Amino acid sequence: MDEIAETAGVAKGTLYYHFKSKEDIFKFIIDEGLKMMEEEIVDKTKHLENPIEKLRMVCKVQLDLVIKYIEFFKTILSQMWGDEERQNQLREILSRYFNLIEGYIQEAVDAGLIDGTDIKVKVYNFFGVMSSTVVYSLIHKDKNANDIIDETIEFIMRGIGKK
Amino acid sequence: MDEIAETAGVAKGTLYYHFKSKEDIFKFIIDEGLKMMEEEIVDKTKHLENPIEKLRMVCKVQLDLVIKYIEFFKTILSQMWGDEERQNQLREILSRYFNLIEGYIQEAVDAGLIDGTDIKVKVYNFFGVMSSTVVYSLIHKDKNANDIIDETIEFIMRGIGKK
Amino acid sequence: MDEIAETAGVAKGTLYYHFKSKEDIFKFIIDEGLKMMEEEIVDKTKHLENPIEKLRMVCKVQLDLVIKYIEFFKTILSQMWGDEERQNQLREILSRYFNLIEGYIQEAVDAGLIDGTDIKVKVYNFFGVMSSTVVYSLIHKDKNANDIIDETIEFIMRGIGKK
Amino acid sequence: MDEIAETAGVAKGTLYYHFKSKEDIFKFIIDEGLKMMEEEIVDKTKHLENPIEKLRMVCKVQLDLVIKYIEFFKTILSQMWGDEERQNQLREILSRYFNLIEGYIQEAVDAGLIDGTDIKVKVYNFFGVMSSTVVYSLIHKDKNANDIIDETIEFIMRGIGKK
DNA sequence: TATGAATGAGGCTTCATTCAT
DNA sequence: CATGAATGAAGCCTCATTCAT
Repeated sequence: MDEIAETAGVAKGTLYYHFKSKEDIFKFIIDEGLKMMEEEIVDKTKHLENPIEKLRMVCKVQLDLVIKYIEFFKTILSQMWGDEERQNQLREILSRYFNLIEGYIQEAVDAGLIDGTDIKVKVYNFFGVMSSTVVYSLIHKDKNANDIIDETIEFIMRGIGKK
Repeated sequence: MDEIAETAGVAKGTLYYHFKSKEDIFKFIIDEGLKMMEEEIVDKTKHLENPIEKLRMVCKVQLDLVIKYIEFFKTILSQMWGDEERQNQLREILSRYFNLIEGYIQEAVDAGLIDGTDIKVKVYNFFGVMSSTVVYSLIHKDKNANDIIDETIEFIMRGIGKK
Repeated sequence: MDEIAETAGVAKGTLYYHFKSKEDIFKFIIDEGLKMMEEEIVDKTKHLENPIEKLRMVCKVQLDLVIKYIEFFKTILSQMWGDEERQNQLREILSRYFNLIEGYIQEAVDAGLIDGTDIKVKVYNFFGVMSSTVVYSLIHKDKNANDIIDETIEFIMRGIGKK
Repeated sequence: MDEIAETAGVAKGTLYYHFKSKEDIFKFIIDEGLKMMEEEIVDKTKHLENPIEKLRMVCKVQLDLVIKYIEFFKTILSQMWGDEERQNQLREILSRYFNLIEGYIQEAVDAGLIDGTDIKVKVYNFFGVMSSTVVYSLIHKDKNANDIIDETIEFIMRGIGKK
């Protein structure tokens, strides 16, 4: 809280005036962050017709966001795995995001463009591959993570089962 | 440390007789755990000839291990993302594992069975998909994570670029 | 820290709000204490002209301070001898004090009133004799340490080499 | 105790076979150390007749010992000032040493060679000056403490009040 | 609305001592 | 006589939270 207060340029007590607790701040940030990401994805794909092109754009936008807001993703990825209240809430918020992605995949399935088995599993796999770019940039701090975006998009598109 | 000591059934001081610090315990567990996993992977694939079959077996064994030792993986996945010494060390240990996987992919590439571009990226993608099963079982606590293993293996095999 | 907090009548955490660490508290006290002592010495001697009289007054004031703040001196004397950071810092602070004393001796030397060899050594010897009053009062807890001040002053004045 | 055991080349438990406690070891070392020093002083002065020469030799031997066994003296000097049992015992042992020194001074007083007032105080002052060489060598780690022995001897002899 | 001093539970570590072998 | 694993009290420090102003 000291650090947050200093970064925000307010006194620590002020934080407790606006938020109930540290958890509350956490939830607010995750919520807003994910909302923005979803809007960006929707916005950048709505002009496209072809479901495959849409899916590819989803990957592209999402991976660009990961690279751009990598600290945000590190936070999410470090907090996803536990069983505390905050962590359960985080996964609930993420579920909303998973539904968004599922919609794009479903669209392509309905158009007969990709294989329709286990769509839900594909969503998780998609999320996993996307996260792997964070691992990459953490281990290869000297390299530019942008360089692996295209290859990662292809991995996802192939994996998802484009016919 | 209180918790570890109680679980281990010894006094807190005893832990410090055997380990230098909490970090030391952490490193020991990660190190040993990963070593066992690597051995299992090597052991279960050595009787196979076909690189693709080998790769598929790597996926199978690895995913079975993830489901079996899911708490271990949650720990790894929660500790991978920070910049503390312990977390840097964890990533270093993981790099050893990544090299193992890379070897299997390289073998298949050398045999002309999969596309050879950006092998290293594929390793990270592989790791990401594998991790996604942990997310799945965290969100769908009622479902059996074994059910998604086969589909996840196929996602990886397709993603990796089998010709 | 428990003891300090209780003596100060605040919670332990409060100490850490005002000081960075226990060492920090230690340094603050030594620093302030020595500063006050130096001011007292300067103040009580500034009206004197004769360098010998000044030196004798320095001895007098200093020894009175030792008796008055004997717990403070016990702390200094117990912490002077080691090689930990805190102890090195203490000696650095003490060096400032040694310079002050050296100035008074130098003045007397310049006036041709005392022998000028090895002034720096004399400063340490001065400090040593001064400290010996603490030893005395520790061993003779029944006696009044004030009784030995005059004789100790003479020991120092003779030792310093008054002509 | 770990450190002592390792330095001694025995197991920690072994120390407790030979000594009752850490305090016990401390007392043993101080006791033996001081005994040896006293023997050395007696031994090196017994061939001298002149009490002043004897006293000067006492200073010389003592200061040489201080430089030679400076770690031993640092220990004594760091432990002299408190009120724990161990520290009270240390001062009792030191008193024996003070009596030895007092004897030499008394001898010179009886011979009419030095002023006879407050002999006991002079013993403490002597001890203080002697200790100051430890301070010197702690602050001037680059310099050779032997260089200040002669000047320090003279300080003591003058201070003691040689006629 | 905002502040920042104060709090105290909880966390990691050290270390003299014990005891079964 | 010797060992070394085990102990637990005590020590320093962090940090989310509270509250009087």
